[in-house]
Amino acid sequence: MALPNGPVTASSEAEAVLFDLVDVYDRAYEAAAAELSLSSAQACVLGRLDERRGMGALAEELGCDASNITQIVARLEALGLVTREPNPRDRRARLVARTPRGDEINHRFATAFTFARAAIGRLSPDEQDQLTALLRKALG
Amino acid sequence: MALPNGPVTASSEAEAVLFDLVDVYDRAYEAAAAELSLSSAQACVLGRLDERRGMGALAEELGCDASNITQIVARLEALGLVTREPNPRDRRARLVARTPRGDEINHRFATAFTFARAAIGRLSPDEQDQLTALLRKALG
DNA sequence: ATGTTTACTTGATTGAATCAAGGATCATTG
DNA sequence: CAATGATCCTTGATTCAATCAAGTAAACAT
Repeated sequence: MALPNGPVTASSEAEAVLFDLVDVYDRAYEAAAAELSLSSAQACVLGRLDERRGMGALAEELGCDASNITQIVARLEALGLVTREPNPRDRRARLVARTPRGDEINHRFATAFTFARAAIGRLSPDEQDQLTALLRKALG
Repeated sequence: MALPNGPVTASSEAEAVLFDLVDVYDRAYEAAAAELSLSSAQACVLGRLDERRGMGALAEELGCDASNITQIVARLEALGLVTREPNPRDRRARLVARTPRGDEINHRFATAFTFARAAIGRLSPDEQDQLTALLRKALG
């Protein structure tokens, strides 16, 4: 379990609740991944493969080094959740795709990670809209 | 930079914004720590030492193994940001405290991590209260 | 054809995290 | 008070994430 990112000293109640939210969210994500014997990083990559794509595209989207993706995908491949096919259009590149088992595990992960759905679900539709608007504004 | 914890496929707009918020938050936290050549974990531990406390208390609060804290505190100590004094009341235990330099770095970190403050600051006081109430309800 | 960029891999290193095991001290209790 | 057990922390081993530097191979450009 990763250490929480805050709370440092919150200068307002809103900030404190925000700290809390992020902490609970991150822990829930990691716990859901752990249920399927995945790390957060593995669950993350697996979740981005609804369509097959190249290593570079993954690295860019996830904001990390390509060699990091190589590593994570290699582990997913070893677990039989992903394949690395050669790209017929460019033999330097490789296309990563989920296997059927990868699809299943990914689906089970999405089911296991209930936190966000549950949190939103505690709000009425009106409140959900309010929250969306407030967070958008807060994000700038 | 840690990989983002989501977005998996969001089933509502509110969920998607939530994903975004957590992602941006986490990245901002790590970036602020990196400005001071700290890892997230180091910044986190350093931030919890407004009062000196034992290793075990830190581990429990942060929800991790004691040996993880040993490691992180050892690095903070090597950086001169923290001391491990013997506890006069219990010679098994050690009290961790920030050094003056640790105080300064921690303060600079709190200053560098502007994200939460800034986000909240984009909202009017009324909106801040609404957000607090909504997030509390969502957290259950 | 040559040189450059692109896509990815490899190897090395650092740090976080967890687990198993151990030493030292405290606390209990027979 | 001595033996037992619990508590606090450390050590060692292992796994994974992340980054960097360097390398290979293929595409591209002139």
